[in-house]
Amino acid sequence: MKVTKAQVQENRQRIVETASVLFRERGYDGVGVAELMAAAGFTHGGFYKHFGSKADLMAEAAACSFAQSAEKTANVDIADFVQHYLSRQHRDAPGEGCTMAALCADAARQPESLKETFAIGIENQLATLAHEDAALSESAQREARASRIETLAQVVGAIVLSRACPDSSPLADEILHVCRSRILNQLADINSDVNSHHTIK
Amino acid sequence: MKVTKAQVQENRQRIVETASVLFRERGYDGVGVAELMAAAGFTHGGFYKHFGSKADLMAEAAACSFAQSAEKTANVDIADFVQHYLSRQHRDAPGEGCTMAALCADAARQPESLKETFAIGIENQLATLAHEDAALSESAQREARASRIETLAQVVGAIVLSRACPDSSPLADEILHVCRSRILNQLADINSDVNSHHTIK
DNA sequence: TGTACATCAGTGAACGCGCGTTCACTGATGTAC
DNA sequence: TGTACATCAGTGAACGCGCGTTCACTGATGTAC
Repeated sequence: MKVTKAQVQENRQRIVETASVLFRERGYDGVGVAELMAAAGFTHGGFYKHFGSKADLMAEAAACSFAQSAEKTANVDIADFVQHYLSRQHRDAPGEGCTMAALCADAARQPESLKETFAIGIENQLATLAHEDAALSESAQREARASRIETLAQVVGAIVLSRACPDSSPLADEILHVCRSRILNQLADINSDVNSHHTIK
Repeated sequence: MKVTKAQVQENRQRIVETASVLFRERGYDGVGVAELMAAAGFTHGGFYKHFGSKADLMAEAAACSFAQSAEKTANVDIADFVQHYLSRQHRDAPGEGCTMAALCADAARQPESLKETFAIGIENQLATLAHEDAALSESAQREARASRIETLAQVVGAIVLSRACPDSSPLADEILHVCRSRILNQLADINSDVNSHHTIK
């Protein structure tokens, strides 16, 4: 049953992508190697021809979904990012959504090596959202970075809290809506501040 | 080996409290019934004399730690709350810390009944932080509630992101510090706005 | 109050089950001639 | 280019292990008289 070199790489990639979705949906402990391989269209025995261990795949899957997010977010206005991030759609589809929102709590209990992958992913996401401020002064860039960190914490927290509520509970929607409108207002304020060179507080 | 009625209640309470700590530290899947009972000073067989299932204990442990948080937060100024919430101390001691930050992502993958417990816990936390605005107008109370939801999302997101980073990574501390100082600034702004009855924008 | 007995919290062995991982085997691919 | 053989991705049975849960048993507590 050997297979083309190209096919091998393709199969491997499919396993990683399948895993990145299932892990986000059900957590690292929530998906077994056998189920994962079946979802990718294989039997479980072949797993160790591609990966040294489940932990290795976890790291690869995380890096994969971080890269996908960065790709999707590139050149997207931060307001549009927030708008989509705090949507019902994103809340209800963690498998295709943000890795941070879905797996940070899981990552916190994993070895430092996986956390390193998450730190790189978070930095990457911050950098991706920074596409607008290439021309700013150094202090303005520091401020812009701080603002992005804050916004990221806000949206991640909002989704995480909303997902912990029952699917149709009013609170789940309230958290999403309240945070979305307030963050968008703040971003608008910042923009007008920048544009008017801080003439008004 | 029978035991006093009072002793039974005390033992049961010890199991719940032990579980609430261990679950926050390692997640619902990260602690087994046997280990949990051993940590509380018992053998695992007695577990089902107290609880119908592990899932039942999960709900009780969550309710217990939500209640503890509410107790600790009662009559605490929201700025002091944020100050402590976003400390290294809290980040590095999830077992004694916020249930939302430690277990919301786990709760999101659990049955609706557990999520209901979380929704109640979140509402409870919001209500506890609301001790200052009893005298406000209805619209001001709505605004105050929105502000608290936003702040809660922010601090939860910040801790969750920080914990996903390697323990000694600069990013872990940066997220904490940036979010802390920015949230405290915003709270100060809100206070001065309220005190001056919105004379300045 | 004292005695005989039922209750039931806690014990520890055992249950089936699914987990991550290993392994002998397969057969098409890739390579050496 | 054609043939013989080594490689190795994928298969599926099997491994030990820890999980949640069950159960027969124990003996001090609580109760009935």
